[in-house]
Amino acid sequence: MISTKTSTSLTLFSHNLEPPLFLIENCKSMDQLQQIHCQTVKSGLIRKPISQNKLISFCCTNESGDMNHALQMFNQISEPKSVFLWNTMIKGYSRVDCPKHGISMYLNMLKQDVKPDDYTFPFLLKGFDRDVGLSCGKKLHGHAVKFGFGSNVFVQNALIHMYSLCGQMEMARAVFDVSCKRDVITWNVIITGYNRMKQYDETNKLFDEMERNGMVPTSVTLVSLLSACSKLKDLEVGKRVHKYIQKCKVESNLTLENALMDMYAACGEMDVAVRIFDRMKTKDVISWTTIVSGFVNKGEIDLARDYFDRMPERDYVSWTAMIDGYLRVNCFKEALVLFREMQALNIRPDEFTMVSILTACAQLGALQIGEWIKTYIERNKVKNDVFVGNALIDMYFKCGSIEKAQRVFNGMPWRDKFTWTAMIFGLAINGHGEEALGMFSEMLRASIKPDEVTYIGVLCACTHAGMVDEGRKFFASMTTEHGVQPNVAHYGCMVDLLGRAGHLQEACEVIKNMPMKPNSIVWGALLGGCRLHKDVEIAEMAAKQILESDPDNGAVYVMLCNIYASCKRWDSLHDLRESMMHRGIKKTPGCSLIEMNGVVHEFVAGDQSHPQSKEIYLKLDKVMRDLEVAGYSPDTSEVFLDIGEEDKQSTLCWHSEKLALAFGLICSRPGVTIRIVKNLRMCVDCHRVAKLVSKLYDREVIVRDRTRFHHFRHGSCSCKDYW
DNA sequence: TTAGGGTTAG
Repeated sequence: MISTKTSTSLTLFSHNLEPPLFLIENCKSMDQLQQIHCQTVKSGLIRKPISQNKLISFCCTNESGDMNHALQMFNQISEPKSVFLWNTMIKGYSRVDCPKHGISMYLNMLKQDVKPDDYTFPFLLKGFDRDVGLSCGKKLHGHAVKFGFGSNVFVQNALIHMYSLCGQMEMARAVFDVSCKRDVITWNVIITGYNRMKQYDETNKLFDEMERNGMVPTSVTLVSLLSACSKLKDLEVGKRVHKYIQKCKVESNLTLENALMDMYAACGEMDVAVRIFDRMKTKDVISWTTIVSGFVNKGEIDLARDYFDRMPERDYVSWTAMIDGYLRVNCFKEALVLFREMQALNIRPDEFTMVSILTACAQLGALQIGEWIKTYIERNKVKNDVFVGNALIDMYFKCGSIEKAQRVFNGMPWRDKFTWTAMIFGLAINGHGEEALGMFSEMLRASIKPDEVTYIGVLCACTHAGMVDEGRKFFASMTTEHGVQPNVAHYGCMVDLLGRAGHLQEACEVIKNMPMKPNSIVWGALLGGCRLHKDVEIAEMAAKQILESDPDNGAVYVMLCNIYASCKRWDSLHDLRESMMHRGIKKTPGCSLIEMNGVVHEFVAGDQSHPQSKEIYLKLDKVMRDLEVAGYSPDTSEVFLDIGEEDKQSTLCWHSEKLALAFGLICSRPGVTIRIVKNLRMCVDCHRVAKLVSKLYDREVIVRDRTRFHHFRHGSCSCKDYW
């Protein structure tokens, strides 16, 4: 019989807990917990295991819990501790992402002769990844079996999860295959494992198998499946999942709606995605970001920005998605502006953001900002993974900083084929062809399989170093030795290689025999060879081929004009100029970028818009006079305007790279390297001027033009005047 | 006396 008194206390203090312990049920913070702790000490309740459990559980599982406090209380318990208490501590360490502490707890527990139970292993294995160590995971797997929990479904699920987090899908699958008491979570765990490893086909296969086994999927299964459809852009299966949800076989929730929307967005079906978005009762930051990145993927930057601006809250993923959007449409300066805004709002960027910003820096040649990002990553302990490493290498090379790129490469603990390809390509365009090929050999020795992009780098290295024989050999061996079929870009490289080296007939043969239709890049490469070797006939043929499919291609007209001018074919030049005027074809304006104190300055030919314009022109005038004293005379061979010699010379003076160069000389201290990025090929006169500047003012000048780098030092250029 | 596993956006 329960007395009246007892039943009153039951209503007052639910669960029959004594007053201080009851308070824990509603405890909100560590401050409150400590007060309750004091009361239990005063009242002597602390000696009861239930009090110890309640207090420690709060510290281990509550959002505001504190593991240090938990450990303090745990250590104060002198009598033998229950497995429950040990499990709670292990769980707490998993919650705060310290699985290593959890392992030490477990080892101490064994030392004190406490046996693990079926709860111990799931808590222990949670959050295990490659960093914690696969070998440790395997040992714990052994323990679980030894203690008799090898066929417990919770333990098995935890093991599958652990192996998949360690990237060991074969091990995960082995556990899955022998599991006899699979439940839907088992299926979900293995499916998400394959998703994590980007093996989306397996995801689909497993889903079919799951249905055949009569297992009813949960919303989590469908989210994973939709995620796979999104990555595979498999609209068909995606729509099937949508129908399945609509038939109410599964109750929808926010995550599922987000995943569905993402699937449609990834498949380019933004109408459907937006319709779902508009009908959603509650939206979170992921819903909004999904729409933003959906428009980003379609290149609809204005719509993406519109949604981005309307977001009620944004996190680092949203900002990165928008920054990425600007990269997609080649608006690199806008990407940097957005990054600065993000910084001003104190939103912490992650490694994805860093890769995006480094890409923008690479494109703009913004070395100072790039360096700043590198320091930021180091200081703020941003995850420095292989993607960040690759982006840093690319940024350094595209800024002409070879040694620093090599230093990043040497310091990388893990390299993938993109790392090697970035090295090969970077060394090649910076004029270190032989080192690039050395890298390629090293890559093969490291058993990394080259792909088609790697071979573009290899052929490019041969081209820039004028290594024709090697190029021919690599081109032949890419199929025979590594099974990489040459595509049109590889043929373009070969034509470029042969053309530059003056083997124009052989280049024509290559084009004649290629298995696919040559595109404008292939013909353009031939045209470039003709410019270098002054071959008017082949040039006219190549130009004709490009203009047939692209009659308004200004670059082709300009190139042909250059060739006529350098061959002194004035009549042909005159006719071509007429035809250009008639068709309204204009030369792409030359544009040069130079970064100064973290700001990217842009100059076009004849630019007077810069705030320091007056000073720049005065400086340029002074430089040209200095150079003349040193023996410079303008090279007007590439100026094809129908004007007098003097006017031709002043036209040359306004070239954007000269303006950038003058600006660089004004704004940087003596001895500092000047780096310029130019959108077109550097002209012969600017090349001559840069060489002399490097000698006369003892300055290293690095110019990246449309296809390669020019490192000017002591009066000569790394391209050996061959570009 | 109490506890367990799986999911979405760049």
